[in-house]
Amino acid sequence: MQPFKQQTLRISNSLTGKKEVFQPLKEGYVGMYVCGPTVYSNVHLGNCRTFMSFDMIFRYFKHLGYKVRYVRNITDAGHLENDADDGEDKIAKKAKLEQIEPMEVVQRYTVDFHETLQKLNLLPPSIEPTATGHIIEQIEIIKEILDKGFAYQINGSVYFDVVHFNKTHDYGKLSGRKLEDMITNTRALAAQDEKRNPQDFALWKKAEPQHIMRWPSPWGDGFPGWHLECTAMSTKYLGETFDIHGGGMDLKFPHHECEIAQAEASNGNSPVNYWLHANMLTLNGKKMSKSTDNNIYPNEIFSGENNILSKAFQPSVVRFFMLQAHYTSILDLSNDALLASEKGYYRLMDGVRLIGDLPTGAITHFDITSWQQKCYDAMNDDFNTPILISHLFEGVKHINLIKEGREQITVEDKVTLKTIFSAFIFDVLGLEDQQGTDNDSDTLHGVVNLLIHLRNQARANKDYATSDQIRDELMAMGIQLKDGKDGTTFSLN
RNA sequence: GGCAUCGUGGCCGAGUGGCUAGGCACAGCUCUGCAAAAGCUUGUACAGCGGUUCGAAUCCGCUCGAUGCCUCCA
Repeated sequence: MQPFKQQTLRISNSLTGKKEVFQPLKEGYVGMYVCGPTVYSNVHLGNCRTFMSFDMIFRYFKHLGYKVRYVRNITDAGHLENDADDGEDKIAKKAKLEQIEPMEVVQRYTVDFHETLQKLNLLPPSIEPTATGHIIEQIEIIKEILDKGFAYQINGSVYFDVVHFNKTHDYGKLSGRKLEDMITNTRALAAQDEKRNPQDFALWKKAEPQHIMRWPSPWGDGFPGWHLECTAMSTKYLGETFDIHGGGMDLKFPHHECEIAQAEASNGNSPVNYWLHANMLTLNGKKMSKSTDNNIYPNEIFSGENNILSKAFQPSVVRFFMLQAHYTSILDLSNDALLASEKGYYRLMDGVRLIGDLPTGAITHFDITSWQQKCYDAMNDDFNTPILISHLFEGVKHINLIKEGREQITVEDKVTLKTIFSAFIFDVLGLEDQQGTDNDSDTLHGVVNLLIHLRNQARANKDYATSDQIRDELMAMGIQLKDGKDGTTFSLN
């Protein structure tokens, strides 16, 4: 099945600043690269939002029937803390602090990264390459850039010559900056004597004797510049030009700008057709960041062990909360917002669970085909998950009406409804029904159903003291009874 | 200082020239032994000021405020 032939997908391209119809280089195939994390500490929730946004995009492409090669790297080579010569790389710094090998740091936090993303139900990418595994490829690109005259070598380091590059190319086209402005407005930074211009960036840095992560190169022992690894790995696995490059908004400049420059300088091709940027997650109105203290770790949300939120929230609730905002908008995390999302999430999941037991009738009271297309239209409009979710709630409303016997649905439409719900909620949005998934849920269901039976007997005998006691005490345990036309059901909150 | 983004009803959050998502909260009603759940109904909100237009939350200008990038960051 190739639904993409029926759907016209439009996506926001940061390079042009416009929404454009998505045209892959090769029909039916999508190549997508997303800048992954630097693994020097636990992944924080802001990181997760970005990767979740692209996970949702990955999932939608797959749902549309595309064959997607999704590459997301792991940055495991340490990069400089700052531009000064005494700058330390983050991984080495952490290694020194914890008295372990840099690669132990990398391993530990790579595992944490994978575990956390798995809890949030992110699919693994097709390829997850590491920077240290592609040193040779990076060196080859530096050679090409040097050959083309867009870089210069000095004291065992190699720098990209931005000013020279800008004479024949457009440095700043992605971020909307002009080199002249940058030159005029450069802040005074210490110790940049090696570079011809402050705008130049490192392709290769000479390793000082105390620097642990180092590799041999034609220019001596050193390590690659930060921007280079993405160019090397995206080119290797997706080609010199590929469909989509994604990442957080904060990488737009300079990181992605430099990637464009490196690719154009080395092979002459503009590397990416569609640049996608996911916006920031803020906490208390400020950007979440590892380098400041303004952050919360996913596990602290799942466990409730934090002093920001009033209770613990399931990963799926967090995911749902994030998907209720558009990926290009700034989203602010707060306790109230999370509580509101949690309730909505449960309502949605209750609706999904009800579909199977819905009675069927002679007609369907709503136009399921046009409703389905509305769901697609939402996603086709730059992956508008908030709108999709609003349509899903429309669906839930109909489900509840059918359940109460106020509307009807035909047998065929019921099957369609279930298929659409399942496709969008579980496949595209990647939500999980995390209620009642315990191993003992069969036992639990039996017990609760017994209590429901006893309560209804008490009610029939007008023994309301007993019936209310059963109801209220179950409620206190997080089991909510729901009296409907055809008997009582329950849900676990 | 430069560049960029944003400011939507009690809260969160879509929309982006006329037909004004959705969730949560609140109120009324239906249902109920009472509730809860579910359904129905109600909210004319778009920072401020000026302009363009038959018509603007949506376009333009200014002001104010917030945030991001300009240095490692998703």
